Amino acid sequence: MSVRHGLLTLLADGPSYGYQLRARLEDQTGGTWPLNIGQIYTTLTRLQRDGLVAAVGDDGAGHATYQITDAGRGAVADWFRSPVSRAAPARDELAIKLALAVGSPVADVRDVIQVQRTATMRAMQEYARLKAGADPVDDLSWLLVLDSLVFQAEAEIRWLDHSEARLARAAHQRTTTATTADAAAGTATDADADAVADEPEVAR
Amino acid sequence: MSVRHGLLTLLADGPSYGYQLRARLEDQTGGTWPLNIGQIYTTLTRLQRDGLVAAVGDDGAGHATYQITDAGRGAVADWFRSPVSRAAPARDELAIKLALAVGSPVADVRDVIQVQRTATMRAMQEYARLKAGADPVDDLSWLLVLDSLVFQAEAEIRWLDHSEARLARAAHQRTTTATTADAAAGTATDADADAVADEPEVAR
DNA sequence: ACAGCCATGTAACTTGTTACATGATTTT
DNA sequence: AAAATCATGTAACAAGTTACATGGCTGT
Repeated sequence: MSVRHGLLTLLADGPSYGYQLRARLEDQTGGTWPLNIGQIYTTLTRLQRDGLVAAVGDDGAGHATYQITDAGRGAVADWFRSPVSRAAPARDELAIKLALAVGSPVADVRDVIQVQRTATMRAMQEYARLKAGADPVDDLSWLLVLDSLVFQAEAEIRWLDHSEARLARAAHQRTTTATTADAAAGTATDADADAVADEPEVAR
Repeated sequence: MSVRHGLLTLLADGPSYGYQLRARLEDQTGGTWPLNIGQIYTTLTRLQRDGLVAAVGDDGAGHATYQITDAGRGAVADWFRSPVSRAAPARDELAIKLALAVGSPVADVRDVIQVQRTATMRAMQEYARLKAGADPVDDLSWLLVLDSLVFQAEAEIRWLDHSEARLARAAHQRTTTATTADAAAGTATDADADAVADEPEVAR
């Protein structure tokens, strides 16, 4: 979806051709996602099929240029008008991994957390390095992308810490409730209170 | 990748069949991602082709059961031992959207931010509701997934706020540097200082 | 009898990745 | 002359979605 909408947005600026569109896209997102050129062409073909862009043929310099249609302009407007849906959240491999590690005898959850924390911290250092080398005026949009990565990485670290705490709590609960049967309800509410205290404020 | 590894992890627990694997996966991730059954079967076929699982035929009750192989067990161990790679970060549609909105004449960045903020806040309320209905012992792994969503949503809100600030700063810079030419270097460092103050601490 | 869940698959399609083929133009 | 970059594509594949076909078994 991202590439499709990205191409449309750029074409709303004026006619362009595949190779140039890729360059502009990569430029604005700072090359964080090495964007493969093959997909640009196939996406353009599909956009044409769907009536959102039209081929205007050669531009004289041998470039297969495309032009946005009215329907395409409408699609861009729709895209910007509606939020990115988190209704069906992206399958986050890390979340799945940790969730599965909890119930699995072959994985040590603590280790998984530790390995991930190290990797994410390293990534954050790399982000900081990239940020230092960017110009706050020229590279504005790519800095926004970088910021997004930084905030996501931070959230990941926070979540890893939080998960460790939650797991420790759960382990404690299992051992205590193993002796007293009806204590389950009581410790559960205690855990809830802890959980609330552990979390950042939801209201803003 | 997530489904593939998920199935392998569950099979490391013991032989199982498609429908049951899907149920267990959905159970552990809390149904946040409605997992389609078709893919389970095709993934199992591919895993078998790759020698990571082996079909053990009918289990008597008419279930096409699969068993993990030694190679499969190795793959699971490898997965848990190595971090989830953020080297090639997931194409984040929202980040791309905002980056493109900055340079586009057809989009109003402020509006895009506002629309997204509203949607994300609403999602957070839904997460809170789901969290309230979960049992901290029985639904441990699914609570971890939910936490992940909450932390991500929070990071998103933070990033949106931050982006608004950065955009305002950039707009101010464009207007001031329009008059004095060599002021660019000076305001750039000022902006950097602001940016640092605006961000959460990186060190822990 | 009918609805609904259990269970296994297949087909068509989209998005994305990697790799390759081909040729023109530009730089070293 | 060789290498790099510009430029347009195609092919094969992985992963995921939606929808459909098929049949057994259970509950009302």
